Amino acid sequence: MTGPEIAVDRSSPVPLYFQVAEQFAAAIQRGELAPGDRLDSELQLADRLGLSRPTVRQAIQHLVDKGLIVRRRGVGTQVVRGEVRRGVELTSLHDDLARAGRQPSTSVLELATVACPVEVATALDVTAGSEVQHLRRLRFADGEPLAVMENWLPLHPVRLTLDALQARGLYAILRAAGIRVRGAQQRIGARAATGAEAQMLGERRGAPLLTMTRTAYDDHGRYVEHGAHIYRASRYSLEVTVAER
Amino acid sequence: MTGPEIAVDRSSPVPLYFQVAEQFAAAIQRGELAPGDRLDSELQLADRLGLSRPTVRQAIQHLVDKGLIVRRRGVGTQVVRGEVRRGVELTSLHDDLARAGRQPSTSVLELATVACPVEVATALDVTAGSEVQHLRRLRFADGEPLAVMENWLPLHPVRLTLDALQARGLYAILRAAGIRVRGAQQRIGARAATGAEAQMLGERRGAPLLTMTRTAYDDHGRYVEHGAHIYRASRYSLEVTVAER
DNA sequence: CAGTGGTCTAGACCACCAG
DNA sequence: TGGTGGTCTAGACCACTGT
Repeated sequence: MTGPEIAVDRSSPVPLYFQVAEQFAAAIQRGELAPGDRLDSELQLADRLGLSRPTVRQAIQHLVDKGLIVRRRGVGTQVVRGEVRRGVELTSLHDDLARAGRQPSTSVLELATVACPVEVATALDVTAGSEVQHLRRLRFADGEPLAVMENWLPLHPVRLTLDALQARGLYAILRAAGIRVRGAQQRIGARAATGAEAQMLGERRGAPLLTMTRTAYDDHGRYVEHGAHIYRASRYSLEVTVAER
Repeated sequence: MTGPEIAVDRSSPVPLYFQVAEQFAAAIQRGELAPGDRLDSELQLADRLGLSRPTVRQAIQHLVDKGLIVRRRGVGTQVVRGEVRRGVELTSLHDDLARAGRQPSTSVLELATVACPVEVATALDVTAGSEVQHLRRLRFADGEPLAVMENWLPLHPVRLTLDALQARGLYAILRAAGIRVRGAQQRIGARAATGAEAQMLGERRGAPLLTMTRTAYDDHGRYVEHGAHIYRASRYSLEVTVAER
C-alpha cells in the first residue's frame, strides 16, 4: 500500500502538516481513497514524504478532527467516508449560500446604535443599557426570503454601513476590519412564526421556523457579536459533524 | 502570574496532557480563571509542571478545541469564558437528560428486523433491502413526552432488547457491546407536527418540531447507527460550540 | 527588542491488536 | 510477536506581537 501521491513544498509558507492533510482530504473526496481504505502507517508516511513522524501525525490528526478518518491503535488508519459535507462552521450565511451556488442578497431593516437589552448584555458580557450596534436584516437566496437575522455588536472600531451590509455579509466586514472570529457558542431550536415574521418570510402564521442564537468571540476572547436568527424551516437546515479526538 | 495550582501524577494511567487540561478546565469553571485572564506561557508551564513543552502544548490545544481559551502568537493565551455549556457531542438523549438532573424514561414503540429502506441504506452504506434492526421509541423527561426517535442499525453482534432499551439508552448499549462510537454527521432542521406525532408528544397538530438525523460511525469507520428524531421544540434545543484551531 | 505561540525534528517507551 | 497508534521528551528555528 502506497496511497495517493503526496508532494510537499518546503519553500511554501503553508505548513507542511497542512499541505499533507489537504492532499489526503482531496484524495478522499476524489474517491481515490474509498471508505474503509487503509492509509499508510505514520512511519511509512514519514519515510515516504521525508517528514518527521510528529509532523505526519499532526496532519492525520487534522483529518480525524474533521471526521474524515478513524484511527485504532495496533491496527491502523482508515477512511470513514468519501462525501464531505460542510458542517456548522464560522461562516456567514452569505458565504454559505455563495458556496452552494445560490445568489445571496440582503435587505437591511434596521441599523442603529441602541441601549443593550439585558439578555444580549449577558451574552456579550457588557453592562446592560450600554451602547451597542443593532441590526436586523432580511436575507434572500435567489430572490426568495430565507431568514431574518438580528445582531448586536459592542462598539468596535467597525463602522457598519448599509452599503457594506448589503454587499458582503457581517463576517466579511468584521474580517476586513481585522477582527478574527475564532469561535462561537450556538443554540439551535425551533418555534412557530408570528404573523409579522410569516409575512416577511412568505410563510403562513404558525409555520415552523428554525432558530439559532449565536455568540461569537475573537482572537482576544472578547465577544464581538450576538445574533438571534430565524430561518424558514422549509428552505434551510444545518449540518454538524462531530468527531472525538 | 502563576495561575491555578496544577499537579500531575506520573503514576496515573491518565495521560499527562489530559490531567493538565482537565485541571485548567476545572479552574476556569470554578471561576478561578476569569474570562480575559492570561495563562502562563508554554515555557513557564512546562517549567512549573516539570513537563516538556509539546506535552503542555497538547494540553492547551485541547482547551482551544473545546472553545475555552484563545491563543495569539506573540501575545499569549487567554480565557474566553467561564461558563461551559455542553455542546452537541456523542451522547445519547438518555445521558443528556440524566446529566441535567431530569428523569429519562422510554417507551419502545417498535423493535424488529426489517428490510432496509433506500434512504437509510444510503446513509448506512449498506445495500437497500438488506436486513437491519429498526426501533422507534417515545422518550420522556420527568414523565412528559419529549421526543420520538427512530433508529436503524446494521446487523451487529448487538442484541437489542426491550428491557435494555427502556433502562439504558441506545448508546450505552452499544458501548457495553464493545462498539465505540467515534463520530457522527448530523442534520438539524424543523417542521410541523403531523396529527399522529402531535398526539404522541402532547402537542397540537402543526406544532413546530425540531428534527435531527444522525449517522454515527465507530472505531472501524463503519456506520453503526442511523437515526431520525423529532423533538418538541417547546421543550428542547441543541447547543453547538465551534472553535477554530 | 524580548517574549509569545506555530512549526518541525529525531529520537524514545508504551498499550494495544492481529496474525 | 511485530506493527500500529498514543504519549512524551529535548531540543530547534521562525513569525508575529507589543513596547
